[in-house]
Amino acid sequence: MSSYGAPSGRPRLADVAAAAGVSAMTVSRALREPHRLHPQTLKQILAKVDELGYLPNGSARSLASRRSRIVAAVVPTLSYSVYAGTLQGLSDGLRGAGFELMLGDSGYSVRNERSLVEAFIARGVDALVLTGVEHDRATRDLVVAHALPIAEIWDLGREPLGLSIGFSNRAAGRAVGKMLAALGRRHWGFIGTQPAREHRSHKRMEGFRKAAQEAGLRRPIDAFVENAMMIGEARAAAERLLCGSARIDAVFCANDLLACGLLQVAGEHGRRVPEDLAVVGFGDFDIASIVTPALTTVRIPGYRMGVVAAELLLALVAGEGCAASTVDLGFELVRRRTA
Amino acid sequence: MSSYGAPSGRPRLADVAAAAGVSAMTVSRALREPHRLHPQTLKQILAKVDELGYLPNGSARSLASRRSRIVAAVVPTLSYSVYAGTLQGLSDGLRGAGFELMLGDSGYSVRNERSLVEAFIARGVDALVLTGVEHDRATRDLVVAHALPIAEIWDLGREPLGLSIGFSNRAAGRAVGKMLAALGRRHWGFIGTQPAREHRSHKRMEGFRKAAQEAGLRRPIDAFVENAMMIGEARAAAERLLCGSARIDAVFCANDLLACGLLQVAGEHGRRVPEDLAVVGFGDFDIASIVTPALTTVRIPGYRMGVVAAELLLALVAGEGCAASTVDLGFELVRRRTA
DNA sequence: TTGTATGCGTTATCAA
DNA sequence: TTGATAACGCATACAA
Repeated sequence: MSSYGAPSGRPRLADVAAAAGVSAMTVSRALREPHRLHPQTLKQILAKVDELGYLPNGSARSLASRRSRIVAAVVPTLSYSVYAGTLQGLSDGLRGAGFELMLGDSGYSVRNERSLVEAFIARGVDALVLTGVEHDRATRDLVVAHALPIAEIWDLGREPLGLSIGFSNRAAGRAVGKMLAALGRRHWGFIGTQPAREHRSHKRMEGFRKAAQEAGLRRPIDAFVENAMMIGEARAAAERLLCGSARIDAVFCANDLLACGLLQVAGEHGRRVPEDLAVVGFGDFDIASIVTPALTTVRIPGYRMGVVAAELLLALVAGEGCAASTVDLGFELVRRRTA
Repeated sequence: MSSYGAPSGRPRLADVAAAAGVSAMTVSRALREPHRLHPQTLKQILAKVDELGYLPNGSARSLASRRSRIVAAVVPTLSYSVYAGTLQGLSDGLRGAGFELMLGDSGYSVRNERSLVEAFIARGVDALVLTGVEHDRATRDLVVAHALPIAEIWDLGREPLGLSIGFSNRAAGRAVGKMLAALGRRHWGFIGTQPAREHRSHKRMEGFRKAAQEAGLRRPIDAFVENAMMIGEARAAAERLLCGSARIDAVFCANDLLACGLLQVAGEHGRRVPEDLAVVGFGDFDIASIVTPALTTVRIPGYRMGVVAAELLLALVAGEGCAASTVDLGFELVRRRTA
């Protein structure tokens, strides 16, 4: 049939080539390896590129080169600010390298994560970022089978799929415990997400429990919430905890919002913070420094994790760097007024 | 040369076809229009797909079909929670439709926005979401030239590029002013981002000014910040405002974080809120209901904007729906304790 | 309901 | 330094 004319409407490599009086291949090089062209040729070509408003077709590029220049990331949720810093880090780390960011949220479900990973692999993404170290078996298999450069962030695990860039949630929980023990607190409580739902929250709890044990204290009393970002649930959990055991003198909350809920409820119950009750949050959200009294919490390297993941993955994709390595970015206890 | 064997390593349509004893085209159909196949054939093919772990090559699909099934979005920033709800809305709206989300942040710069749009068009995205209605001339041209389905969100403008899905920032500012006027406040202040940097904050200010004028009041006194999400800057601006004019009895802040900074500073200055000073924020962040006194603010449809944008764009891409329409999702004054 | 021929727009490879 | 040719893996259009 061969009805001549650009079927897609927009100019192709061949159009630029014709306009510049060179072959398509030369235009292709002008865009990717300009230094290898004769300056004069290059100049003419770029002029035509500009004139025609030519934009290379990413699909054709990916198909021919088998590289998409896309990095995909899966985070548990896009709502709230929890992973916002990390996303910004990824975006910043990718910027300038000519890579695009493809994004999906798993809703804290490994099954959703798996289907996202599947979709991303089908899209031919060059690298993948996953949150946490707990994945579906199928997810692991997919990543391995496709030899996909991958970074797991926001936690550290025993058997990384590739790069591991984060901090130890368990160590963080333990550090909080140690601090409370040093402060002489002896009756601890914990507010966090249902263990089954959120592995990282759970690990903070485990670390906290371990610290209790090490300090010779009884196991902290738990209060769980469904959604750790709903202030209403936070308050309800706080009520349960405070009503359930009047002796509690210290509570570790798996995030700062939970801690703020507790702060409110404690006030309503006439419990002074930190005198009667020490409160420690997690995440160092904006609210932490704003509430009264200012919240003692754990600061984590959200932005850094994104940047480092992007940089290391880019190196991997470029053939530099090593496929497996663990980067512990640590965490930081931020002492304010509540503990 | 034609060295036989899958050059990419992974199974292709042809491999599945061979395994199932049908043509490649039939396998292709099995994946996209299963209902058009003989159930028996379909079943065999899907079995082989599963067995081989076949995943279609997205680049090849896009190249052949000229559709990428990717929607791209540009937001001003990924940090903080401001656009988090919107991103979640987009993600939710796209989920299930088999579309992926590609994301970029402009850093509040129209130039960055333009280069992102360029990159997205080169990637062949099927639709585009932009934040706000102020864009580079080149951005508008690109979108128009490529007839790209587009939605502008988080504001409403006079000449939409396509879909317009948001609320009137000006009307919101005005509504706040009207409320304060009704409360008998007569000396107003405003804290927000430098006008040149953030159009939407600026429009809220304009609406607020207009309300002052309509109420026969003097123009509100301004205090600007560079970064509206830094509590330090918020406090500094609040200091300036409060020290500069002792008569101020009401302040509208372009976001809730700014309002929280003001709350702190007001307290330190011994100004009672709301008795001496009414404070109104914007955005209804988590902090709004947590601070003391709880913040009166403006709630905006962040999540809804994302969902609706996704849905309408998907309809457009599918050939349904109309390319241009404005959806005013409105805003809501949330009266708490500070005004 | 299934298959055949062809093209999507680019890059890898090799040659000049 | 530049060009010719052949994939890349799939879907469109049409035929059977």
